[in-house]
Amino acid sequence: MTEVMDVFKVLSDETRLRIMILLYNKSLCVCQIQAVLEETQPKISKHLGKLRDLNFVQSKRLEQLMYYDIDDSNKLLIALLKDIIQHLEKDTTYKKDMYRLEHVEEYIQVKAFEA
Amino acid sequence: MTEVMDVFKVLSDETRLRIMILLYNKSLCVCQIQAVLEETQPKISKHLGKLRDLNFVQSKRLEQLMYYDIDDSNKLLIALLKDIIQHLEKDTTYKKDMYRLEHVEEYIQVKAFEA
DNA sequence: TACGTACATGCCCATATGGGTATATACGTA
DNA sequence: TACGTATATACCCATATGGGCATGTACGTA
Repeated sequence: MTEVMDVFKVLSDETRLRIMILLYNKSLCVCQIQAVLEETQPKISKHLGKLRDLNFVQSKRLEQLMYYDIDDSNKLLIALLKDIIQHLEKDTTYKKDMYRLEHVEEYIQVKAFEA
Repeated sequence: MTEVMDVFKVLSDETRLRIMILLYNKSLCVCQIQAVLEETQPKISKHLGKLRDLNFVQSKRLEQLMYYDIDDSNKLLIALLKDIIQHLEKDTTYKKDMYRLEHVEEYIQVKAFEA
């Protein structure tokens, strides 16, 4: 029962919910998540830390970038996210996030170009 | 998005989660819920109050007893509860609750008999 | 009307939670 | 080694949350 509650506690925070939805779509590094959600870096990192502690996500470093992805072994989590996303199809925040997510590859490239 | 988070916030508390699982099975009055969960009456009532405020449950009075049942119109809630219950099949707390729920009819009858 | 049972609510407190700012750490590059 | 970028963490604070205990309210019955 604790396991179920942990999943719900995690998804009951808007920032974490949005992060999990992003990672449900694709693996992302911290600065990409930060860019898509338009939130501060410590805020994103702290939530990712919680998600990692609970084994909802995994992280791997690629040079300077720390990439996160969903731990697919948590079947309940995956099932719930599927339900949620289906339910959010017309949600403004969700749609904006998805739009920025589509263009996130450009984000890192632009930063590299500007540098 | 707030709607989704509200559902998750509600289900992230063990007492509320257990109440919702009970009500997913059948309509119950407060003292029955109290008996099945083996919790204090104010604790149950306060959580039911929150659930009612969010329109996750409805209440109707039958003489002295206040019966609660799930608001079926919340499709997300129902979908999530289905996922959860499927996931909890082997959970100790869940199984005990279900056992007491099966015998809860006897509970009120016994009380009436004793009185 | 007085009393008992069922239920709701108010008050109080301990604890958890989330976010901000500052700082530390890791890694690549000059 | 010095510096810049990416990320993690520590510290602090405001607020939210959950539960206990006491009390209020609603309804039925004597």
